Amino acid sequence: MPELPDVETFRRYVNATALHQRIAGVQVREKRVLDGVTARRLQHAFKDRRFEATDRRGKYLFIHTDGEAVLVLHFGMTGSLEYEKEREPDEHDCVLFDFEGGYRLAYICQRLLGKVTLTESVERFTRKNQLGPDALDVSQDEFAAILESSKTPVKSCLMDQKRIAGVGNIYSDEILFQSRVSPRHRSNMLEKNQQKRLYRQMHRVLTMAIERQADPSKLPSSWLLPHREKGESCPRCRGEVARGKVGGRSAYWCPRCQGE
DNA sequence: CCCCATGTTGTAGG
DNA sequence: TCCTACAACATGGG
Repeated sequence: MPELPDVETFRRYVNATALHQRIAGVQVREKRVLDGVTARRLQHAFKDRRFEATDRRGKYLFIHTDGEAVLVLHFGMTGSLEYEKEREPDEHDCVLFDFEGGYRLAYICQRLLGKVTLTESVERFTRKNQLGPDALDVSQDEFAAILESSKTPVKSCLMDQKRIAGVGNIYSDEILFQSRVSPRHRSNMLEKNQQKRLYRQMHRVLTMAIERQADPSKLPSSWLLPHREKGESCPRCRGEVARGKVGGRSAYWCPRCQGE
């Protein structure tokens, strides 16, 4: 799930549900998702506080409170959030925020590849982790400069969180498909018009996915993602979808539309 | 047993 | 310094 559109959907979900209520308690049921913070410190930071506002940078969700600490959530490959009254803890619930009144926000992470931590500010966190500009925030000129600064395959460049924050394996395939650029094309060898298409499509794909709450079943069938399987037929030319390794990750693309 | 999976980090080598 | 490949983390599905 969790690339930029998913995390943005979680952010809006938190805004719509979990703000402005006193936190009666914090339960850490799985310590392995804590990153450089103890369960005790989390409890101390959030008990009797209220979540007041949210922020997102790339795949990271930040939740501000009426206190000093900012909660940082990363979702790994299988993380999610659920807000529910009298929620019975599920086996994959890792951290629970209990609000007065009986509602509960659960941070769920099956594979434990996500991270929960604290920071004093979004600025400080993004600097420390060298996060690049958010994919929905970057300017066209900045984006072009990023592409030109790297000899790596363009797919790897799009997915490099230090260069551009928010795009992962799934959505990079869609952006490349919509732009008709091969995932293996060297980032610094793109023509100006290819750079432009990538910029435009990155924005379009991510915002359309957000509008659909990042729900794969709601994505247009004209997109690659519903056909992202080896041997499926390309929704554009009916050619065969290829699968290959790019930068250590599986890439799916249409060689006829996008090139080898 | 094998392979695969929406992510990140660390190591080794060219 | 930059880039690539690979393993590790942990869990589950086919």
